[in-house]
Amino acid sequence: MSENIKKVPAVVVKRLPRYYRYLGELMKQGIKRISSNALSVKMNVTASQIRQDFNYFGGFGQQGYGYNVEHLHSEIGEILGLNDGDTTVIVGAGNLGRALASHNTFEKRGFKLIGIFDNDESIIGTEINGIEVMSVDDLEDFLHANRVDIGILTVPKAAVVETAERLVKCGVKGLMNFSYTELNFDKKVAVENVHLSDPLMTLSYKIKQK
Amino acid sequence: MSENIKKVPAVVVKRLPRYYRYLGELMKQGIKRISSNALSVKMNVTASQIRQDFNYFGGFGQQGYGYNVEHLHSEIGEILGLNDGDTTVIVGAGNLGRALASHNTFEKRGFKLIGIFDNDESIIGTEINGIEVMSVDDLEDFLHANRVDIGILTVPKAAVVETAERLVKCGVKGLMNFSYTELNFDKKVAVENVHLSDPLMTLSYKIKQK
DNA sequence: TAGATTGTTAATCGATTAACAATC
DNA sequence: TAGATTGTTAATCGATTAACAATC
Repeated sequence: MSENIKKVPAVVVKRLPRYYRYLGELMKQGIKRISSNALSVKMNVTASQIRQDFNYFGGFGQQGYGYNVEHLHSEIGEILGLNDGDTTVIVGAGNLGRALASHNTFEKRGFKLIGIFDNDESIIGTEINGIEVMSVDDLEDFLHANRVDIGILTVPKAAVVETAERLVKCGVKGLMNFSYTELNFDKKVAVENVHLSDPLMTLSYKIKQK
Repeated sequence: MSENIKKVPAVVVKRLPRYYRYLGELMKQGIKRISSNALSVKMNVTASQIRQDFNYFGGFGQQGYGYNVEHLHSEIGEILGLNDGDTTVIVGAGNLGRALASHNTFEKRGFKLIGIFDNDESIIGTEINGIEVMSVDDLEDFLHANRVDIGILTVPKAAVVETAERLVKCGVKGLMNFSYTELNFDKKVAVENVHLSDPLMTLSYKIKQK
C-alpha cells in the first residue's frame, strides 16, 4: 500500500504493456476476476513477480479474492498514461510511416495522431488515414499551434538527429525513433529507439542454437 | 577463452545487435580499433559489461591493444547468424507487411525475403519490392518447394495462430509476430513477439514522470 | 468461521560492476 | 621494456522467487 515513492525499475515498467494486453484479453473473454496464480500460468511468469510488480503502484488486489480484471486493466492504463490523450505526429511518410499512420493500434491505446510530415513534394497534400501530409517546412508552425506530446520518427537515418532536435525545441516530450541510429537526449526528453531488425537478428541467433 | 559451453543469458544475446550496430558505425567512420573503455563511453554502458559480454563467446580482443573493429563486427555477425543466408517470408501484405517488405534493413542484415502472401484477391499477383504477392492458399506448396527459415507474421490477430502453425508444420524454425497476441510454441520453434505499441506506452509512462 | 489469496518481508539467484593478474 | 588493456575472478547490486502473516 506504499505510495509511489521508490522509483519503479525500468524492467517493471516494460512489463506493464504486457499485463495490459493480457487483462484486456481476459475482459474480452468475460472473465471478471483472476488470482495472481491463475494469471501467472497464462502469462508464463511467477505469481510472486506479478504481485511484486503491482505493488510498486500500490496493490490493486484483495486478499482471498484476487484481482478485479476490469479494475486492474484500467489502473494499468492509467499508470501508463493511456487516458491522457497524448498527441503524436509522424515525421517521415515513407513505407513505415504510412503503415504506422494507417495502423489503428496506436489510436486504440489512446494516442491521437494529429499530423504527418514529409519533405517529398509528391506526397505532401495527399491523405493518409484521413490526415493530410504536411511539409516538414511547416513543422515548427504546426508544433507551435498544436500541443504535441510524442514524435514518431520514420525519417531516413541522416535526418533523424536534426528532426528530433526540431521537435524537442518545440516542446515535444517523447520520441519514438525507428531509424537505424540511437537518439540520446538529456533526461528531459524520453526516447524509445525501436530497431525492427533486432528481433530478427536474435531470432537468427536462436535458430542456430537449435 | 572458454568454449561456448555455458548458456549465454538472453540479456546478453539481446545486446548483440546493438554492439553490431555501433561497430558498423565505427567501421564507417574508418576507426580500426577500439578499447572496451572507449566503446563503453560511446554506448553508455560499462567497459566491464562489454568485456564480459564478448567473453561469453570467447574473447575477441588483445591485451594492451583493444578490439579490432572490423573483426569484432564480423564475429558478432557470425554469432548472430547473419551470414547463414536465412530466408524469410512475409504473411500478410497489409500496410505493415508491405512496409517491412519494402524496407531494405532486413536484406542489409543478410536476410533473404523470398515470398509474400496474402488472402486478398485484389493484392495477389501484384508486386512489392520486386516480389509477387502469392495466395496464402499456396503457402504449403511454396514452403515445400523452398526452404524458409523465418516467417514474418503481419496478419490480423484472428489469423495469426493458424498461420503460425501452418508455417511451423512446413519446417519454419523462427517466427516474428507483429500481431497483438503472443505466440508461444514449444522449444523447437523460436518466436519473437513484436508489439509496436509497447514502446509508445512506456514512452507515455516516462512522459508522465517528468 | 475457514479458505483463499493478497501484500510484504526475507532468501535466493543472476546480472552487473570492480579489481587485478595475465599478456600483448 | 613499460604501458595499456584484455580476460577473468571476486564483490556488489538488483531483481526474482519463496514464504508467510495479514485480511478479505
